[in-house]
Amino acid sequence: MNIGDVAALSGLPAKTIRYYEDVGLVKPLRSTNGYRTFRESDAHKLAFLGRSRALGFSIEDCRNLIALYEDEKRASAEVKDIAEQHLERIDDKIAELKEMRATLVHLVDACAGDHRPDCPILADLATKHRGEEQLKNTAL
Amino acid sequence: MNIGDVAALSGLPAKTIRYYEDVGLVKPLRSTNGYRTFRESDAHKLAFLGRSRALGFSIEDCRNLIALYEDEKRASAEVKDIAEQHLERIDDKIAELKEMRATLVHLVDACAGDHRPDCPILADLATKHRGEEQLKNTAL
DNA sequence: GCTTGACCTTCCAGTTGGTGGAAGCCCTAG
DNA sequence: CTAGGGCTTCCACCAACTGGAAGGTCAAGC
Repeated sequence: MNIGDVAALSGLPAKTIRYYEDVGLVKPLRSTNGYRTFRESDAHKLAFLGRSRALGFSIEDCRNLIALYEDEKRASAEVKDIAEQHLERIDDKIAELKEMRATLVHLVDACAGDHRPDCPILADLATKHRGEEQLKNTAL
Repeated sequence: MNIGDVAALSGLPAKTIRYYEDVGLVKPLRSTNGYRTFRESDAHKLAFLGRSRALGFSIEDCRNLIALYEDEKRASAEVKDIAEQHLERIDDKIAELKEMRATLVHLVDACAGDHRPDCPILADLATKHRGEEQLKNTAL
């Protein structure tokens, strides 16, 4: 299979697949004309990568997940560990975004949004909130 | 004021402040020894930037927000517009993360996390989910 | 008067995960 | 034999910094 074929199969852009080879996630063969040649196992791995990335795993996580996937003697605890750490990062990110959201909703609601210059949003941004602490204490 | 002083005042690292100068967000003066000299208004602007960035506004948004802030004849509608667009981006991001989270929680729950190699997480990642559509259809 | 250390300067490189584009082979169909 | 599409490499760029090296400046202490 050429790169276009695996791209179609995996749903990943050819550029991305080349990038994955660059960072060592796939190691396709080369045919005599210099073209990459992908085996079934490579196509499979790329699908795995696509799915893992869609779930937000980092490239490093993907590297580890693939290593575990290929290790018959893995302990599922190792996989679960990676997933749980990722879950924690996601939860942190969601919490952070919700904090921002709460503040923004509050400000947007307070702003008339008309032709006049008076704006509670700008007023808030211009206000000293000591350190960055105020954000951490914002109610969700 | 030297850069260290505004850094302490604004809570921003000196490196970040230099970067903000690079991208034209602040324009401190220079004293004869080459040191940046920040006026009160610069310190104020940096605090504004710190707060805006903490709320997740992009550098480009910040540029526009500061321009509006300094424009006495602004319409608050313009500010509100920027904030609402940002809010929308945040909502999209939260929705995306929640989708990932739901899938991950499901998978983590299903995984024994012991010494055995059997792992529903890997099994899922290795499964073909046609296109990338499956994720968009995942229940929140 | 000299050294030490804190502060300041610039510039270059790296981060994450790709994406865009240019220049140039390769291959097949008409 | 030429046109097209697919493939190759390499280089640059995105956001928003961050780290580090090499070196200038300044105030205090001995």
